[in-house]
Amino acid sequence: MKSRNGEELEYPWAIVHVDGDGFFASCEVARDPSLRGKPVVVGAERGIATAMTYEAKALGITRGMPIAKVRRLFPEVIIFAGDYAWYTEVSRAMNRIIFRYTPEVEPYSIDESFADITGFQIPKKTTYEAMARAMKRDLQKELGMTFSVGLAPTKTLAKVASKHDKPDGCVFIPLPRAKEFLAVTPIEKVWGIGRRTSVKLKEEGVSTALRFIDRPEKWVASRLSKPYVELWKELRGEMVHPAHAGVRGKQQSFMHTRTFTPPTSDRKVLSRELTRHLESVLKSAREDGVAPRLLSFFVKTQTFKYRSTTIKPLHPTNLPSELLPFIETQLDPLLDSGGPYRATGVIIHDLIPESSVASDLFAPTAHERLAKVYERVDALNERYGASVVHLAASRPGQRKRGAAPGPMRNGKKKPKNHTRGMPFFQAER
DNA sequence: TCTGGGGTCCTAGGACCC
DNA sequence: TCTGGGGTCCTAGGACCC
Repeated sequence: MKSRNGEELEYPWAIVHVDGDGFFASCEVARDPSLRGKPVVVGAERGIATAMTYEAKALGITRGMPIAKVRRLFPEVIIFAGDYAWYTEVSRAMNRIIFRYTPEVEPYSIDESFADITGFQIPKKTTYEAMARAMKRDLQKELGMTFSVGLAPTKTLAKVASKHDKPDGCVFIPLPRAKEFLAVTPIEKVWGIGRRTSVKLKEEGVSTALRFIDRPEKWVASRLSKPYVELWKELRGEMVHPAHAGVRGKQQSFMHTRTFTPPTSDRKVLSRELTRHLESVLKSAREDGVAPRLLSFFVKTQTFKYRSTTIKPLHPTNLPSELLPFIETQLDPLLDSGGPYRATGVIIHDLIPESSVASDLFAPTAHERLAKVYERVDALNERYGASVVHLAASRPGQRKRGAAPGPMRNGKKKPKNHTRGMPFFQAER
């Protein structure tokens, strides 16, 4: 029972997944074509390799490898610090190209997008597979890098497709052929099945994606949570998650965190780090026009254990000086394990529009005055570069010129603490 | 894998209410 | 005071993603 053009049964929906190969490294090559064919690695700013060209991969460089090790073992490798503004530009260009084929473009991450081309083969007088091929060709020609493209009836299957022949692949999974592909897809390679769940599934004899979809729905539902049942359906070709175009909903949370070496138990260092994170995360909130109802922060021990706490201020606010006292008072209970600690972080969530905060019933004038102060601070920082002005509590105390900045320091001298009452701002330059 | 940074979504269980 | 049963809201934490 085949429909007239045959394609309806093969692709009840036609979802394309586009994935930039070694994206950050490829962006560097695209900007400087003389790098073509050479091993290029990005990640100098973090100290670990975050992206690499296939020439670098061929040498044996993997994601997460320390940059120092890369330098030592492979002196011929060209290493870059990530230029995320540039990568974002390339990413936008990528989506504009995809948008020529369908308005239903869903950017998933900086280097990946989904596109729903269902139905467009008719007005364009072509086939889905030809459209996917053309999309890939345009992307590569115009952006100067390769892409792995997958076409299938669901997002999850399209991910299987694009991964199947990386790099520079173009793989089609019409529904009748899904089982062939799933038979050779190890369960841990499936999008949404991580280390924990793949171990669990393997214990029950589910080692491939095919074995997974061959289990009854009830079997899955009784062992795993809702997202896995949805995954099961998507792998069977049933659309659960449409590729939705347009504006993604507002961000749900903002986080800022940093690891420092060596680990420390110095309360002053931890407090200063947290203050910086708080400022940075609230700056993002102000840029987005939101204020958090919840503030969490954590310290991470040497053994990667997290100690965290969540605070609910009386009223939501995105002004650092109003939240800083919470961190100061809640930090000590977190440190009872003694440390040392290798990282701290601040997360804000339950974000609400800033406009609904402005009418602060309790202290309208004080809050509004403070909000004005921060407006000026943000403007100054915008004009003169990142964080020229910030809370004094986040300054390294009495740092000597040339001394290791921030957390590297031992923090012998007391940083001045003027955080009680009104904030104390200080210019660094 | 001697392990970076920024996100999303879901669930279990307790508190509280009727 | 003891007894149920059911609903909602909130929070901590798990698992996963790029």
